[in-house]
Amino acid sequence: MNKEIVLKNNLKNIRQQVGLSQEELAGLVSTTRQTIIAIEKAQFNPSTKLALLISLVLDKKVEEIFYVE
Amino acid sequence: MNKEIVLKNNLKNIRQQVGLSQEELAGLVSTTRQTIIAIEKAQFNPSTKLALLISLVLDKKVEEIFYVE
DNA sequence: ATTAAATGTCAAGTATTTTTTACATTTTTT
DNA sequence: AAAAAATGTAAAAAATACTTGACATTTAAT
Repeated sequence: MNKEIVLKNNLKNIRQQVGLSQEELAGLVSTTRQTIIAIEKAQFNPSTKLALLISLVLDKKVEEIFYVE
Repeated sequence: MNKEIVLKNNLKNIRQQVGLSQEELAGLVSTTRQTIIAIEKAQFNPSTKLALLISLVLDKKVEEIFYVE
């Protein structure tokens, strides 16, 4: 896939605004804390399913959390 | 990840409404026709980056194309 | 009816995400 | 200050996305 375009996100900010810990969020979307950390930290490109679940839990549009640059 | 929740999509319909072939869409998002076919056919869980690019090209929200059930 | 374009299938290999485990550091609570 | 909770780092294995190539079938165009 296009290597020049990088996926970024505002997950850390939004998660904290909502008042969830990484572990709580991980639990709510049935993934691990590691995966949440990887998304927040690294320029990591999670699956669409995971992005959708996160957006549902945080009550945001996918585009409000994830964007390409 | 949660195996009970499956990612589905309306890509085939939306792509045809917009009037793009699989190959054209693939080119526009810098992927291969195989990947487009896999998304349309199989219950395939593409990356968030790819989902976002597709949604940009088709001028739809990610949620209009992809959803979980 | 023939040709061309679009779609579908298969398989193998590569790249990346996700899980699991374990420990270190920082921040918050008491 | 001590304990508890939250966050960070690392690394290996497992699972899955993505690529490449080649061919079959269906649909649209001439």
